[in-house]
Order: sequence, then C-alpha cells, then structure tokens
Amino acid sequence: MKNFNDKCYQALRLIPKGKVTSYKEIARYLGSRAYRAVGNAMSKNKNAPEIPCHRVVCSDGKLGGYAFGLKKKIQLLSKEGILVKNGKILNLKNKFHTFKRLKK
DNA sequence: TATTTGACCAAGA
DNA sequence: ATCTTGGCCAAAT
Repeated sequence: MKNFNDKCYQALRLIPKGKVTSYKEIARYLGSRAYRAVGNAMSKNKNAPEIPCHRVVCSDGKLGGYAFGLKKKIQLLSKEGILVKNGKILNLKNKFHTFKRLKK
C-alpha cells in the first residue's frame, strides 16, 4: 500500500458481505475528500479480480459502474441479498455500510 | 510541469 | 422526480 489507489482497494476489503458503501464514504475513511479519485481508481482497474469492487455504489443509490459490466454487478449484489431495481439499490439505508473514520 | 479525465456529489439560476 | 452546473481530488496523459 503506497498510493491512494491501493488505500482504496484496502478499504474495499473491509466492506462486509451483504452491505454496500459509497465512493465518498471510502474517501472519508481515508481522511480525504477525493471521492472522485476513488471512482477513478476503480476504473483504472489494476486489480479488478482480486478486490470485490461491486459493493460500492453512488451516494444516491445508483450503481455507478463496474469493470465487468453492470449486469454482472447486479447479479453479484443480488447474490449477497442486495436488490437492484432500475439501476438503483433498493432499501439502501438498510444495506449501507459506514467505516469508522481514521481521522475526524 | 500542465492539462485532461473520471465507476462522484450536492445544490438549484 | 429528472436535468444541469460547478466543484472536487488524485492519477494518467
């Protein structure tokens, strides 16, 4: 772990199964407001197979994107009990995961 | 070094 | 509810 991207990937591992979080939440966990850079890091996709990046969605409950296609992302999520309708997470408030902040 | 680019977010003439 | 706009930050070009 040395660059911002790797920190993001590390944060992804902390998301428990059956929950989702937002790009912004990850950035805040890292003590930064670079939520946009987080998404950027995913799209660069240095290690898509290693890290389950399908548990990350937009703050408003929309999906965002996925390296292997949104359909795949939806399937993976539903397999974990998270339902998606019209590209939006259902019952988001219930499934949302917040990290404990490193800095406050 | 400078510019461009996003899997974003919040607010709203 | 949907669309537009401006701002945001790190990485890639």
